[in-house]
Amino acid sequence: MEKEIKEVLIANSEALFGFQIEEKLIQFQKTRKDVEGDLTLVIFPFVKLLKVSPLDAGEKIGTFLQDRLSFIQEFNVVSGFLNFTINGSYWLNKLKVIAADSSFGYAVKNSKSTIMVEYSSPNTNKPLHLGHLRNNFLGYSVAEILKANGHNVVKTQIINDRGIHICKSMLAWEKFSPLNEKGERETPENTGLKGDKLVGKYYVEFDKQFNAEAKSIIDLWESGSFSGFDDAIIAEFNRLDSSKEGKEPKAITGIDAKIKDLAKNQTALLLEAKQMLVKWEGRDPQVYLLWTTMNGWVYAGFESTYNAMGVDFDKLYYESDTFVLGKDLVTEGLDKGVFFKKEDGSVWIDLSEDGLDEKLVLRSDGTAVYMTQDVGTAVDRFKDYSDLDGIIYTVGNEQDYHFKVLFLILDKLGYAWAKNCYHLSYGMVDLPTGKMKSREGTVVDADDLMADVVNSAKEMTQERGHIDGMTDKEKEELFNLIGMGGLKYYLLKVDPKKRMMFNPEESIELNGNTGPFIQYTHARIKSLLRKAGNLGELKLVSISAEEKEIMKHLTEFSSVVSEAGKNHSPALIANYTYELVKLYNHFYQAVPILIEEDQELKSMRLILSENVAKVIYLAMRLLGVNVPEKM
RNA sequence: GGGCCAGUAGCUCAGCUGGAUAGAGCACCUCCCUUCUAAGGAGGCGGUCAAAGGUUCGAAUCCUUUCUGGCUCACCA
Repeated sequence: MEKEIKEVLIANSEALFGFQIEEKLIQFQKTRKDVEGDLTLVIFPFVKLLKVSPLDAGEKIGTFLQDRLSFIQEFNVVSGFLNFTINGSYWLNKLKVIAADSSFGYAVKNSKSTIMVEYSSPNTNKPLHLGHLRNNFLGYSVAEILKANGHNVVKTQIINDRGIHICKSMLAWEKFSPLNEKGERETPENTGLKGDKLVGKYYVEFDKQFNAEAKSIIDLWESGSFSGFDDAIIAEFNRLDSSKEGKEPKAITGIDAKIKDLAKNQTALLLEAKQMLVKWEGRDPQVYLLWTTMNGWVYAGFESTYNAMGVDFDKLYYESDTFVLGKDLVTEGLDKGVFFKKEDGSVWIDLSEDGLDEKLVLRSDGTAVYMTQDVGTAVDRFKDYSDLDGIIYTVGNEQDYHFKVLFLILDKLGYAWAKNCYHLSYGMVDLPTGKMKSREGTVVDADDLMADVVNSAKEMTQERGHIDGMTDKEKEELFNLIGMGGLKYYLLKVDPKKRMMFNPEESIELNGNTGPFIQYTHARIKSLLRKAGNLGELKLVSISAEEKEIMKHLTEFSSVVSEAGKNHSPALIANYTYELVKLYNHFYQAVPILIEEDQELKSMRLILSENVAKVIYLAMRLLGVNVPEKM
């Protein structure tokens, strides 16, 4: 209807204003709640053109439009705002259109380009935590939203399965795992531990032993015993140690950290880990077997976590496969003059013209850095998928700078698709107790959290739900659906870009702006529909203010889906749905449905309810949240 | 120090392509289950939109400066 009004105004602007107007002068907004009307045209922009008062301008435009557009029932002008009231039949027609479309709001499948969405991308040494939950839910949801916008989507992740850190947990397992009565080291099978948890345990163990060893080295040094250490190291220690003299406590802490790093580099443990990495790169059979085995444990563990999360991937990339990629591209870039080589042989890109620094793309020893790999992986992906149009990287905002550089490099290398790469940068998840830090043990484990949330959904549902007659399996599914729905909604309802506070108590809340609140409304509508049986036909009846509000809101769903796609924001979907549910609950309370005697009115209300349930379902699906028939 | 991001009610967040008297939820205080699921609804309390300037008919929204918090600026990933 905005479109029609706009067309009429533009087509008749000579007659109305005396000259051709620009489209951007025509600004619509929602009518304020306390003002009569459904749609508002801002008339300040026209006041100057017409050289009359806002009131007269509004009256003139309003009358003109009402004469030509039948859906305008009436209008009023209040202080520079022209408010139109739209016919009830217009809204009923809209409802009819919505009712006829089982995937209302979604664009035609695969009608648009192919986009790859990368998310999760964990480190195989650490079990998934709360931050990964935000990442996974976000990535999955954005992928679903893009699909709903007609894109073909490839969901992917890159698994960080190589490097010195992997060798650390492998080494710790070999050295420190106790043996059972059969003489075997700990495995997921013989301990019952989840694979990722077991490996994570040894990563932590490495760190513990490593720090202890570094500490004893420092103690040695401080007691003046330096035998067995390199002269250069000793000199460096003495330099650092003496530089502490007369410094502020803060500066001393910094120097102590440097000393610690120095000592860490002298530990036998780190040396062994480094040797292991060399062996791994040389494909030493023993090391490789150990690596494959332990990674297998981790993947099995992650798999079960992903299942619980309800996320999946179409294609996996492993760093062990991709880390050598990109080196050729660096050579190419050197030839093109995009990169330059320093005396020591390291290769750099100068981004000072773009307001950034020089950035390393290849080490002096010729090995790849993170950036090299990312350039290579991106190019590789476009080779893997010939119709690929762009990549969305779901990665925390601490890597904003990295992605800015990555996209610039890709652009300078001449890849036209670089402009379609997007860093879906999201904020950290904070706890009421402060930041999550693995060292301080304040990390919230993903598996634990999901179990907690499902468990509390179970308690609350048993207390007040309508679950009589359900099988145990159905009940479990329901508890899971409510718990996970609550958690996902909680993490997705805030703007992805923003840092958010995770309050464990709030996350299992059922009232207010929560997943279960929305699910409850859906269940309630479904119950209503079951009792109603045949809904009847949608006839031309007069509609109440409550009903009209809902119909208005329903019609907006498609543009919300489109906005959510453009902004990569599930939060828009969440807020829209919350608004819809509030409107419906208000209506439900105020208007009788099943007991309405007028059959045509009853049918209209039932069909309206049915379509609210449908849009709730369609919207929540975009967040990866399921909705129940009963709860 | 340079760059990026944020600051809205006691708390958690919407609103930010400039528009009418800044909205929700939680918390706190009243009401409403002889109508369909009360995990609901109606109402109340609560704001110098960090601060100061500027642009504009109009600023939470745009610009400048300041303050506060976070992230980042590795031959780590």
